[in-house]
Amino acid sequence: MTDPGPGVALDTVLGKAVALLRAFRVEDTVLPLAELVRRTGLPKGTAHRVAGDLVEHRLLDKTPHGYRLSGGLFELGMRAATERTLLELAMPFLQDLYERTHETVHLGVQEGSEVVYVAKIGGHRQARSPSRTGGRMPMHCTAIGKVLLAHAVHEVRDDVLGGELERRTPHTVVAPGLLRRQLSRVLETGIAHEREESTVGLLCIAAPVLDPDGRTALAAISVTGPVGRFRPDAHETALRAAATALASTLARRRGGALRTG
Amino acid sequence: MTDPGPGVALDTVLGKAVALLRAFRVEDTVLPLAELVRRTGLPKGTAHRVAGDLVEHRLLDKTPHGYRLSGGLFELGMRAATERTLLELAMPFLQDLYERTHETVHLGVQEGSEVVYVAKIGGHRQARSPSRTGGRMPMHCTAIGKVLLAHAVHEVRDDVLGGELERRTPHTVVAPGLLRRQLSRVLETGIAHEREESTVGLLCIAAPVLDPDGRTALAAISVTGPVGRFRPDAHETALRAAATALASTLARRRGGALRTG
DNA sequence: GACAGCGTACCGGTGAGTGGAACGCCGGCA
DNA sequence: TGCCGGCGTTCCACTCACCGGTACGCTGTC
Repeated sequence: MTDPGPGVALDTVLGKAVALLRAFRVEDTVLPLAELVRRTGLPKGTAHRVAGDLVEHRLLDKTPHGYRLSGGLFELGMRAATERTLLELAMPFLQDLYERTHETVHLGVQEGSEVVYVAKIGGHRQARSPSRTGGRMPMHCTAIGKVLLAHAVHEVRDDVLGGELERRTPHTVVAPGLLRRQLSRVLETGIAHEREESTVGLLCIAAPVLDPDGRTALAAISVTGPVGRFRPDAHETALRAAATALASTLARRRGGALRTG
Repeated sequence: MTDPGPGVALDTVLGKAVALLRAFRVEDTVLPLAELVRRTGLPKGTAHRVAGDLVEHRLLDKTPHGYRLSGGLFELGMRAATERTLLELAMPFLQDLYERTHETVHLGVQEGSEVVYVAKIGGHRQARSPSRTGGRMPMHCTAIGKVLLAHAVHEVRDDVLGGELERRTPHTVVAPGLLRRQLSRVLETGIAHEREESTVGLLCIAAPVLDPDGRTALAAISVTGPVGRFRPDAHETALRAAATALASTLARRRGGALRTG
């Protein structure tokens, strides 16, 4: 069901088109036709034609070296109501937080059993982190993920805790019991920690942006920095302030739908 | 040619799908099926089915009140190489600029004969501006637009200057001659001004992010603030610094393609 | 100079997609 | 209460858009 598998129904035109678009990973810039064929499994001729159609519709750009996701797609993506509303309302708070900490600040939401980063802001001295705006990360090894997981519905929590907890670094928590205990503490303290669990050399703390009901988390905010200079405790207050302030702003502007429910 | 018209070839499945997605304007959050039918001109049954397919492919969300652009589209859009690379490399400079000015900061690129905003960052006190990340604005009445227009190829410049210069406010420059003179000054000074030309009550200055060749502008950065407290001259230095610093960063990391050329 | 990998183009068969029509549901209005 | 317009949904037989195997020309590389 939730398993997207490698290919999503290639028997329909739309499926092929989406497969071509999704063939692009976050780190890709330009993919030649042959690579698209390899990744999607589409027949060469078909891929060629559909890609051409996508170019006409401004979803792909054609370059001498292959295809590239087009700016039209960027525009379209920025119209996604949930993410854009969240982003616009959150930006001032993220700015404040960045100014106070001068460390990388993230805003993330839960999507399925993973985290999607809606915003990432940082300066020149930012720690080298693998996260990207619009990118995904597992929940069990990131501070934002733990916060969201702690507040998630039982179904998702059990799903993640029951599934494989991928070891990303020597410090990744892969024991379900330990992780469950950490999640309990997150609910008590309102703060989640990550200590080199997704990337060696990186520390992170996160706080939830709670729904007015106080149980479900609409999003989470985090501050990340490198081992050595980064003192998590020093930023807790600012982080909490940002998260709760954003929460009450969201509660006020409850006009736009921020969740499917 | 560059006129997309209202509908883009509804005779193909892909065309219909794209039409449905593009039916969403920046300010829309949820659109009922009937509204989609109205905007696209598709037969009701068809719209229903295609929208359903789009939901399956995670490009649309279905809510009790209608359809909404899905988070999957946000993720996809953020993979658009040009915009994302630019955004990631620019963010630290935009942060610096914001910290120094505490006014709204924009990053924009030229797309056709319009401006597309790739980033917009601001704090709580930000001026109420109509711009949105991922949104479009005309070139003739915005500071970023004027900068890009001044450096654009003759074709585009003549196209814009020859076309209708929409009057957005009483201050909008709608005389081609005057505008052309302003553009010349932009080339001389390296700074473009906007004085309530797109929105009453708003001032803005912008500077180009130049290609190493020094002629074409890859993007533009601007600082915006409200009439009254906003002193354009006070921010010129910081703005120039940000723009040139970003330019040399881009020149260095010339790996990824930032233009079709 | 043979070859492998790529992008491109062609084209007849066919089944996925089409869209008109009809249904049931609601909420507004008289 | 009963009518009516607008909406979302479902159905189905026709047909034309799409499919993908095949073939071509181009480029680098052994």
